[in-house]
Parts: sequence; structure tokens; C-alpha cells
Amino acid sequence: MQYWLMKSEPSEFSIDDLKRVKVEPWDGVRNYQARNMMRDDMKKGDLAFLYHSNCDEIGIVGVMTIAREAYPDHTAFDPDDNHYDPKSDPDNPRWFMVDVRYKRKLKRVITLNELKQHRALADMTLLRKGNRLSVMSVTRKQWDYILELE
DNA sequence: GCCAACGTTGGC
DNA sequence: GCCAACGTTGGC
Repeated sequence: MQYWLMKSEPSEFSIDDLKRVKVEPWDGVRNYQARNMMRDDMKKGDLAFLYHSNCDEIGIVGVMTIAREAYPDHTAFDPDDNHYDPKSDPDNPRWFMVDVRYKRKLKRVITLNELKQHRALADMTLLRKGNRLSVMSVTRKQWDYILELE
């Protein structure tokens, strides 16, 4: 079992949106490192934090499970889609997505600011300077530690 | 709205 | 294969 953190701008897709729809295809990832993790390492049943970025209350807001392992991200084939990539060929897809399922909302937002205060979390990818990955792994230790803060 | 950090692109 | 230019991310 592996642990993950996935970013989303709540104005695009929030924890409340996920709660409503229950299951969501995590489309639109257009970064190779993030893609590789989704395609190669994410397994059904893995757990992931949902993180709200670029908003008033930045931080971890909920827990989701990986409901379906990687399959081609068809939005890359759609010229009308924001994430259209003409170089992704349906016969040889470049981008992949997983499905995530709502598990629960945290009792409170664990903010980025708060995460930064904890020595134990200093190694988190999320907290590394300049990190821009929208999908990243979280160690079991970090996962448990963060949930203890809730 | 600003801007640092980073990834990607494309000319050479 | 290098690297400058550019676009994007995302915190502040």
C-alpha cells in the first residue's frame, strides 16, 4: 500500500466536488514525473491526500482512495479541451489518469503553513523549495504523522 | 498581481 | 547536446 498527495485548485475541483461525485477521473496531468507515478506506481486501494492549492486556505483537506489504476487520459485527444495535447496519439497515448474515490473530509484543513512548522515533515516533497509536482508520494511515516495533527 | 522556480521547446 | 526563451505553477 502506498500513500500519495494530489493537488487541485478548489476553484477547478475541490473536496466538496469530490464528495458530491464520489468518483472522479484525475485528468489533465501534463507533467511526465507525475504521469509516471500515476501510470507505474499507483495501485488500486492506495490512499491519497487531496491538497488545495492556489486558494485562500492552502493545505490538505481530505482523504481519497485510488479507485482505478492508470488508463489513457482521453482529454488529451480533444481539441476543445483545456488540456488538449496534439502530440498524444490515441494509438500511443502520452498521458494517463487514475480514478480517485472520496473517502472523507478532514475535520479541519491542515494548512501548508502548519505542515512547515513540523521538523518531522521537512523531507516531504511538498515542502521542498520550488516543488511543482501535482502528484507526489508520501511516506507511511509522514502520512501517519499528518493524520495525528488532525 | 508579482515573481521565483521549474519544465519544455526549438534553434543552432 | 546545449541553452535561451518561454510558459506554467503556485505561494505570497
